[in-house]
Amino acid sequence: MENGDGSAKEENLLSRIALNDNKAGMEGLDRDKINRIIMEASKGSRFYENELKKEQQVNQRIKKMMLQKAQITEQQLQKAQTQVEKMVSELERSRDLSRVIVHVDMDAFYAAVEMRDCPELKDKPMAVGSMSMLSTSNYHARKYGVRAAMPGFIAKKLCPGLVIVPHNFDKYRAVSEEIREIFAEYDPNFQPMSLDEAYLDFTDHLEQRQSWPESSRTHCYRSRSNIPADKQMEPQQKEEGTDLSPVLFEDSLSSSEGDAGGPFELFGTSVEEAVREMRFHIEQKTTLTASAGIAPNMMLAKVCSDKNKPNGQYRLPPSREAVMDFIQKLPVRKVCGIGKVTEKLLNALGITTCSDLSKQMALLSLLFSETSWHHFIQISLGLSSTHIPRHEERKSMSTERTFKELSKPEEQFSLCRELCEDLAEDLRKEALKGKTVTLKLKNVNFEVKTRAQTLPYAVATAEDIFAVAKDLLKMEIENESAPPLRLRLMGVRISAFVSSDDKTPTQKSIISFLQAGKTDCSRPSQMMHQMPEEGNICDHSIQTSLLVTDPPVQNGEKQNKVFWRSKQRHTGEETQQSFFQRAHAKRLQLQAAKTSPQDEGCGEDVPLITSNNGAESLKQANTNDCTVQDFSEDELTLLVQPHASTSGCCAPTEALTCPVCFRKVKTTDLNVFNRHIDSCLSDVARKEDEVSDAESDLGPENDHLKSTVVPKQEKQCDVKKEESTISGELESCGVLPQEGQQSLKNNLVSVIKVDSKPVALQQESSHSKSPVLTCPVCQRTQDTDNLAVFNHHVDLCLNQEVLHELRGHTAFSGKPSADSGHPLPRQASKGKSKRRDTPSSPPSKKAKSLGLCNTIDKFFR
DNA sequence: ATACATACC
DNA sequence: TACTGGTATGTAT
Repeated sequence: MENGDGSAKEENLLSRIALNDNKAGMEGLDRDKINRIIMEASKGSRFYENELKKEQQVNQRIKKMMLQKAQITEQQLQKAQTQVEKMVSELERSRDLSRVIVHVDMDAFYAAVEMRDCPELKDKPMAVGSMSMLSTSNYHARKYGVRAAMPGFIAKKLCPGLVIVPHNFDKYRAVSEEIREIFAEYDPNFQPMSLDEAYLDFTDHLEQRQSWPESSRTHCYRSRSNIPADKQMEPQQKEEGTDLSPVLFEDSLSSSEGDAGGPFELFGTSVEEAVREMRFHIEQKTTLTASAGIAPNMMLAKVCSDKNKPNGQYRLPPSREAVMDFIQKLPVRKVCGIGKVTEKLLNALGITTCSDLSKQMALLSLLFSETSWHHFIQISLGLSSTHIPRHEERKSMSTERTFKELSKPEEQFSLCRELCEDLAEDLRKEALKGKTVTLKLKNVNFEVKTRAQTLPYAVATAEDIFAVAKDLLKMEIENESAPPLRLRLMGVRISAFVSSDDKTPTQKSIISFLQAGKTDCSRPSQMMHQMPEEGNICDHSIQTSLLVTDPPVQNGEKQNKVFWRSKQRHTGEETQQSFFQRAHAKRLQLQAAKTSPQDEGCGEDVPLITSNNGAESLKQANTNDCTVQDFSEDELTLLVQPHASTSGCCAPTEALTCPVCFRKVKTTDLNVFNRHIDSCLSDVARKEDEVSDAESDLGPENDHLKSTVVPKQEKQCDVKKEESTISGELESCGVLPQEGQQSLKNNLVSVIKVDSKPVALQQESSHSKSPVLTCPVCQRTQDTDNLAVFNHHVDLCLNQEVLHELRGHTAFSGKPSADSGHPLPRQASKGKSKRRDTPSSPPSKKAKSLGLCNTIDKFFR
């Protein structure tokens, strides 16, 4: 592919806009003419401008690379060369040619399906997609330069007669199912890469095939039994020489020998025959053709499948010689994973083919990252995976939408909510929950931004996702340097899924926290061991996560259930855990040896209090065995437990472990449990003070309580020996007397302490199914009843305050990542570093309403 | 952990 | 008029 070096300059500037003709069916086109039309249609558009910008960035990268190259000494190169050679010989030793890997790829899949079902299209240039974007085109259209990933309106300019057919994904999925059934016959572990493409390992099939009788390898034409009714309605035959028919290519399979000698065809036992047979099945079943590549590994198979496309196959013999020969002239761009940017980088070094690649490996090893040049070296040797990896667990899920300009915050939030709902629905289908929520925005200039936040627990509901996403969005709206934020796309992604074996939430409720010995609910194996019996419990009912740690010195009121977490890094759960492990290491170990009840599913949340006092005490308390920064700066967040309705959906057999006495309390009633802990703490305090009061404040419930305590093997005296330590630690860790602890029963109360001063109280009836919480910083109500989510909202608000102050008072001398003058990154990183810096800045005093609050407020109730 | 870029279909 | 959507991964900070 000699890229017309005459127009090298033009080409250089337009490599990402100009026609990409490295696909099948695009040979011998009038590239110049096509590019002229594409340019004409693109020039001046925002899209084009952005592409130019990106192009410049790539050019910058190239410049940098060339500079680097210029500084490489002969010595360095020599050294690298020996390293490379060493690696080459190692890799060479590991070469495995024993597997037979096949890559199958349907020809112009969507287009072919549409043509099959609408014969009028067969002779026309057509494409599937819309005026905005095409997914694929038929071979007819490709002659005009019309190809996948080209917008329809440009395609129309290239080919005014182009027929654009909208997507019909259901149909494609159905066909995909059909071909996958066939794939499975040759390799039950085949790996689909998309609806129309798959890798298969033919090795086992071939072994068996050798002993198959001819009868098993003889197949009948047009056994259309599996073809759905709508397809049968249309008894099209294999074409009569429609030379341009993209669906039906004249080939051996379709030749009409069937009529004469009987409608049968015998396939041999070789790989080629087996693959030909598979393609035959595909065509018989779907009336669509596929191409295939046969090679000793995946990368080669993929390249091979492209070689004789459409409706062809190519086999690369499993010999080192054949492979190396094949590789030499192969343009690097053909290799999966090398796209237009990498190609351009390599081209700049004079590398276009894989043989160039091997020649320059030493240099490449000095200019590229390790992963990159390792990839390159593999390519240059024609090596890649010889076994097809099992389909891995998905790592993320997202939904995004492009629209006309959207500039009104209300509409942006509204859309954001919609996306979250859609995403939540998708998550539900796969029963997934993730910890990281990412918002993606593309403005009308096609500049893309992503903003992510990772929670200490996994979320799945639209509300919870939205609670995060909307804050991220708000941040972007408010930080937009040239308001309003004018969007053309928004997307929401969720990732960091909890381990698939463990579909329970990672947001450990207090219940799971209290389950003895449990350390990580995202580790399934551990869980399995620890919870051998038991099904899961409730989903929504346990109203709270709480840890009851009423200070011993407290006045009779023992109702306040206080929990703390470190705000920093938002790893509250683990921090809580590790703290208690430190505090009671010995006992925890003992506990851990014992089996605990199963995890508990849900855990609504709890309002929070932040307290600098707590943070400081904690620092003091832990200077020995934990670094200050573990809990640093940030105020601790204290969760106040409302004695809210604990609608009991939990099995009554549950037992919870008291964090004070570490005995199991046979109850799931959190009120009961709280009282137990209260009394434990009171006990401790009393003993500590050596004031042996009578059991004064144990009400009738406590009798009940006592009877539910599961006796432990540990000697009571052992427990007591450590009690003073325990209470001391608890106290110094922010489990302190609280103000405003009066009868919180049946109320949701959140107290925010900023600078040791309670700032805001919010009361809501806990009877309402989804309590509305009001952020004490921004004073806005939050539409989540998940208090952990709420906590994060508050965190964000606090951060933002700081941000605003920084913006207002100082000229924010942030080190905006010294980015080399790219408009977008600079802007983006500014916001980012501000945000990042925030956690270590002292939280500001008082919430003030921000410019957009009213608008947004209105929108959010 | 976050942001952005690249790649593939 | 109009330049996608979904997922994974690499690179850089």
